[in-house]
Amino acid sequence: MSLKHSLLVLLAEQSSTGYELSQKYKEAIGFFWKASHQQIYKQLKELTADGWVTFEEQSQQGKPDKKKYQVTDSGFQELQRWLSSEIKPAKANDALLVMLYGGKHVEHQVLLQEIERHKGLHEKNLKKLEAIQGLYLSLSKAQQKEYRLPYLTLKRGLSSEKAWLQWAEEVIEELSDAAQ
Amino acid sequence: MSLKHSLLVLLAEQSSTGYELSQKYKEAIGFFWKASHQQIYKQLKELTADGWVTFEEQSQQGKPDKKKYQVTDSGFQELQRWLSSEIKPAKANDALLVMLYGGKHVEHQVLLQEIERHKGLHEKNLKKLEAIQGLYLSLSKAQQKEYRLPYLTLKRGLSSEKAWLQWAEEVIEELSDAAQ
DNA sequence: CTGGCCATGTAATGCGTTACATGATTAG
DNA sequence: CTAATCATGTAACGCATTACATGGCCAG
Repeated sequence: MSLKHSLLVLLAEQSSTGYELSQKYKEAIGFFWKASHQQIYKQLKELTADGWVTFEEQSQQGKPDKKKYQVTDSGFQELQRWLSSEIKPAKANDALLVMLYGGKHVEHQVLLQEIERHKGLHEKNLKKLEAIQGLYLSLSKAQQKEYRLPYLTLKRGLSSEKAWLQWAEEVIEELSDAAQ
Repeated sequence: MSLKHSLLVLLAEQSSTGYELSQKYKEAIGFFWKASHQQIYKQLKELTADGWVTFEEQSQQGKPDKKKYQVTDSGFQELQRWLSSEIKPAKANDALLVMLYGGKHVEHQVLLQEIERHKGLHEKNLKKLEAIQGLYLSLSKAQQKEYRLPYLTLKRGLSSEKAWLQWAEEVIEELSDAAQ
């Protein structure tokens, strides 16, 4: 399991509330790890029970209390243990490819449409990542050095989105040509 | 859910037993969809209850009976419906990138080792896919045309493994240079 | 006055993994 | 003798998704 560990990674970077964490799962690390707010709140509870994080409540008027979570010493140890362990390769369950694989049972037009739709989504993702890259490149050398590792993950995102789009071009050409 | 639909796709191609299907999840479509035999047997039961597949039992001496599954008319309709529906983009939960993102809490050497290990796995995958590509390219034009769509999914595998390896090269260089 | 953001959750259901179980045959 | 392949499953647990619930504040 690594949802817990991804939470530890984010909390080690900066103490946060559940809500703030769920934002990060959409932005900073969204392209390589997804988690809903429901999952996050549940796991934060378990992490607390494990003794790997603690929280301070900050009461707010009107709104419910904020809980600011932070990593404990034993949580930090656990994080280091995990970082030094063997990581399982990501499991890819890609329904779009299942569709293409079995695509002969529908018209090419149907496949094309769906691929075009996904292409739109991937283009949007790529733009987002490029924007983050722009921010990174505008930092000072010292700051760039600090964020070197997160930047490497960003590069993975850029590379994978670009490769996807290139492949999609090929597919679209192939399916359009070979009109059935 | 698409495990059921990926089963329908495979069964529409060819009637098979649960065991044969689990082999295909390791070979033919293994890089974009994974499923354990336990899951497969469970889903086959449900697919039968749904009326989307049926099976014929073939008794064998010594071994337990084989159940050869095939898609029913209503299963075929369901497949076509699914193929024409909106497919959710794949969800990426990639623990290796989480590790890299939070990698400053361990030594570079530890990160490098794990990335090298994954590089080995990806190289192996790439070779497998290239072997399948070799087979495809040795087919007659007519046969190539028949397997055009599965071939497009294979190309996705090739493209994505190559992009991964290229990225890994960059990462390894970066982490080796910036020795801490 | 509508929708989005802030902020936190519970409950039910569905999907996936791990462990366990059985038993024959074949290759090294 | 050991491990792999063929062949099928059950049970327990863990992880993820969907639906539901609450409620204030702010911008258009």
